[in-house]
Amino acid sequence: MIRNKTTEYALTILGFMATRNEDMYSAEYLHKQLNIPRRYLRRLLTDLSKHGFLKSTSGRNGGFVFAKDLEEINLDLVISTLERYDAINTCILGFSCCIVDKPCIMHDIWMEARSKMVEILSNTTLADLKEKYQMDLIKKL
Amino acid sequence: MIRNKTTEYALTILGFMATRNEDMYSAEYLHKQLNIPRRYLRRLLTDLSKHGFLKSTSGRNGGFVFAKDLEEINLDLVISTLERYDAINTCILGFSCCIVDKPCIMHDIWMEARSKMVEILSNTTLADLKEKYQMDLIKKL
DNA sequence: ATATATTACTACCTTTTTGTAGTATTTATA
DNA sequence: TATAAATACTACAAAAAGGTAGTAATATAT
Ligand code: FES
Ligand code: FES
Repeated sequence: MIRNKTTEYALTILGFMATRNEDMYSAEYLHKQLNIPRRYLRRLLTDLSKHGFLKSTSGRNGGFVFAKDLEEINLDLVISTLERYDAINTCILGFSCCIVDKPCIMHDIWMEARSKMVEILSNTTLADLKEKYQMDLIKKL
Repeated sequence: MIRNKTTEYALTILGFMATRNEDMYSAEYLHKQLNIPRRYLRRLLTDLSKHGFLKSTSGRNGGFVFAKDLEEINLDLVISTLERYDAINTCILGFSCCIVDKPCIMHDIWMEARSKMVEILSNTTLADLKEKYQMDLIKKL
């Protein structure tokens, strides 16, 4: 699942950006909004650019925007890009080779729970988040 | 969820012990069976004793046995005892105060998936693992 | 042109997690 | 009683993750 803070930060950032309507997001602005440590945030942002999620422009008035359509970015993609280990496809009892090799006694029921997660994660795109956010805003009026 | 290798090791160990019928499990034996680094395993075993899952006897022929009934140990208990951070009750978008404070847009659907996991984890005791294991053995005959 | 506001790069520091080493203690058995 | 096979304790080492610092590069605005 989500093992690292970095992944969490990434989801925070992308989720935030997806639900607002700014033309451009500078690291400094995101830092103030999201309270993620400045320099670490910067690094993560260039990382997200290298991974093709964002597009950066240097210089004054520079910042970050999405490099692709929001429909193309689902949460599972973000997570699996940033997480070093695949915690989802890991045996819950800690035995190696879940799925491929012989399954452990928890395998079936655990798979059921996990596939529900994966389903949600891979079916939720940033565009969905945006839509949901705007709907929620309207409801509150 | 399961963030640390240590937690994974713990589940491996307890799951293994629960499904076999030895009178006593020495660190050396478990090391050979489970391939967990010797010294680290030892430490984890005394840790599991301190947490009340196991009971140790020193000296020759010593080793570890369960300190309570298998019915009393569910997987969620093991995980929450060993994990430093509560990864289950964490906002998936990385915002703070999931549950207590105002929920994010993913909250409801994410909760649904998580509660399924927690349900499975907390409803599965080591006794269940043992039963399942033995049933599986019979099926294979 | 110069100052300013931005990202990019590289190296380092700190904390947490994982793993190792040495020595002491306990206890059964020969 | 000596030996061997265990756990217990404490400190250290290595690796990974999280976070910081300095400086270079880029582009806009004045
Ligand atoms: S093998 Fe254990 S969960 Fe799949
Ligand atoms: S507040 Fe985000 S998942 Fe609960």
